[in-house]
Amino acid sequence: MLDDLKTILEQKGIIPSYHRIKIYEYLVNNKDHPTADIIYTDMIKQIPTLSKTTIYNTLKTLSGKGLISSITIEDNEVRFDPDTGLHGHFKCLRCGNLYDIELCSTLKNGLSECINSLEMEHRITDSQVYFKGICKKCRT
Amino acid sequence: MLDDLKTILEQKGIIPSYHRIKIYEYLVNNKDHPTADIIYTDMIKQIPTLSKTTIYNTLKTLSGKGLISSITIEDNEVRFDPDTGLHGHFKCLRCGNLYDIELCSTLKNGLSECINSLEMEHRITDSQVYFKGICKKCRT
DNA sequence: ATCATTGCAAACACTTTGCATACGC
DNA sequence: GCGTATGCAAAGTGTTTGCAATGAT
Repeated sequence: MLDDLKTILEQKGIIPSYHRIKIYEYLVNNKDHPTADIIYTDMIKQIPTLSKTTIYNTLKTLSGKGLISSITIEDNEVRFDPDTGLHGHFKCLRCGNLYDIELCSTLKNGLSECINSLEMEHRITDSQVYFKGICKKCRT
Repeated sequence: MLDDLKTILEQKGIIPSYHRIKIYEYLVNNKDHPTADIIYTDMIKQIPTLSKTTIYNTLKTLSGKGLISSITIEDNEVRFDPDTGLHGHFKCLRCGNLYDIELCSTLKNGLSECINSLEMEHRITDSQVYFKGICKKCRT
């Protein structure tokens, strides 16, 4: 498992240091879109020497190489997602949870269509769809 | 013009103070999605007594009442848009400009469809679509 | 006179930076 | 031994908060 991740990092041209592998592993195992702070607070239990700077460095490296995507919905927090495939997000304004949303095919088609027409003028590298509201659990 | 804006504020239950009207007016006249800081830097030329706190207070009040929408794409800046209708945004990663994007009808339909299905479980109050890339001017 | 808005300064949270140290090949 | 990753502390940025002053009715 760790070796697999190591290989993935190498393939992307990232030197697979111990910390980088572990942080990437954490993300793959925790798909609830943690913030840098959550990752730090969690991981320091296992790796007490880990510093927040390393977290930030690594997250920047990983997302720079396209291994993870960064999600900005609320202003005051960036979240990270190891799933870089096309999908949407839903943020509950009450509990703060961030859910992955499977986009319906019409929406996916619409996105491609829209991107195609935008590509006439601009170069598009990324697209995001997100929703806000109150989640199932919080509706009461 | 100012009277119109005043009326709009009143209709939303916002006490139409001079500063609030002026800030709202600024947003209506500057649809390039300014940040709080840009608004402040610009407006202080006309209203030297204006403070940043008032900008923040007013922006929060206006967006809380649904008069403007706040756009979070990059982590370190919130931008404000007086156009609350359904449309997308495109952020140029090079020059930082934020463009309004007209969404194609397939995409709009896909959004409604997706929201409808989400509404089975959650309550959806807001949706956003945005793109990132390099804009026409920056492509060279 | 009362109540809400305003403005300053300090506090805050998150992230980045500079630089010295430690690690791995 | 060299080059890169790491870690600490400090600086930076954008935003919020507490509280006193101001303003409007």
